[in-house]
Amino acid sequence: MAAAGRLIDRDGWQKLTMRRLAAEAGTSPTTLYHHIRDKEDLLTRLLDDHADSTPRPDLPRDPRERIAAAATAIHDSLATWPWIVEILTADDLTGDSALWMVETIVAGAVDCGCTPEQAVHVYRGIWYYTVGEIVVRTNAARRRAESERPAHRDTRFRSLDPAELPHLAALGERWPELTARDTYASGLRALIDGLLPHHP
Amino acid sequence: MAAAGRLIDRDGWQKLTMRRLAAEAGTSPTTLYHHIRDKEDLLTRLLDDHADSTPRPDLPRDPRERIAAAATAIHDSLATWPWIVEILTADDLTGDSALWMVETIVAGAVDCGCTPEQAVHVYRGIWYYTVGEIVVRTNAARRRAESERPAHRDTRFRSLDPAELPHLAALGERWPELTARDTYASGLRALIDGLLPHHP
DNA sequence: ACCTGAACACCGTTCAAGT
DNA sequence: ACCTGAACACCGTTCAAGT
Repeated sequence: MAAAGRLIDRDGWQKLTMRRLAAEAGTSPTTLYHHIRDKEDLLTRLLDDHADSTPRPDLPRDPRERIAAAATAIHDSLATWPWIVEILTADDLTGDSALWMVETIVAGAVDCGCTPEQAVHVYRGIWYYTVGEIVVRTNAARRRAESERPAHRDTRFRSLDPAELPHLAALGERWPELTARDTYASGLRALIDGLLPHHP
Repeated sequence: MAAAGRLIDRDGWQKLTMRRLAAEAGTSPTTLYHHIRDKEDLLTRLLDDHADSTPRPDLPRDPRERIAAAATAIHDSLATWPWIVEILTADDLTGDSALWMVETIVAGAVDCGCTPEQAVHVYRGIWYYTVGEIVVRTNAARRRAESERPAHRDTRFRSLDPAELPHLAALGERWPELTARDTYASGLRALIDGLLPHHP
């Protein structure tokens, strides 16, 4: 597992192959299959290890704040190892080690007046939002890093038809700047506000 | 492109390789490279084709409803071809053909009293939520289909420590049922409510 | 038990050579 | 212009054979 972590940090997750991992660990590819079932098993274990290694944050007393803190902790943990996105799409997170986040959010929602059913709904909305933010932002970053040509997407907004897409055309060249901003936290706040029962 | 579509629909997106595609199209793999740059180029074009093929829905007059309708249309379009998730993680949507959705949401947000900056923020929140929902739900479905063993995740909730995870333990075996529900629409509504300026 | 070399059945992509 | 066979540099995984 340590060799796999080194390999990913050094060469990127795309370079993590059974053959390279064997070389990094100083053994033969076939030997690996005595310790793991297959490659997906390896990725799942890496994901769980990473989740276990991130400390649980101090949780505020207010339930709304507690929900936000739990979601943010998981989000930030995922964001530090962006290659996890590739595993997220192959295997769900919410391995045992991340269950505290689920518990915290569900509990906070119940404290805010949700039924258990509604609380699960709140958790799911937050989880969708979080996964989506990571997936989209990671891919945007990767594409920016890979392409020498200046993004193709960033330049496209300068040549839009104002008749058909008036607001986008008006935004024009401000688009890259606006979409580069980190809005996870404020979007999360809005989502929580919308999902929880409204203040009396 | 038609051959690629047939191949995916028949054998699944994992089976879409340059060699198989060439066989399906009755030509040689090398010939393909005269018509596309590389495999990512092929996937991008498939994505754009699919987005173009989905009709634009009738849009309600109320701006909030309009935002919800645009997001739902894109969401449903993605949901009909779940393999797109794999491309979404390799390449952003928001190809030209989907820009109408961006325009609709941004315009609706402005009509609700947002500044252009806030309107972009609204769009991004909705996009994150939508991508996340598709990614998570598609993978859950795939895993259910692949594994003969009964999901491992669904059974885990029956043996949780009530001392550490009281709410999850209490939910217990209702978890699979609750998470199987389609809550995209109501979560979207909550997100929009939270993101837009509040009613006076 | 633990490890391995050889092999199987594949990949995406390139490139010189053909029509 | 359009197409191709052969080849390159890889994959994940299996399996009989070794210690």
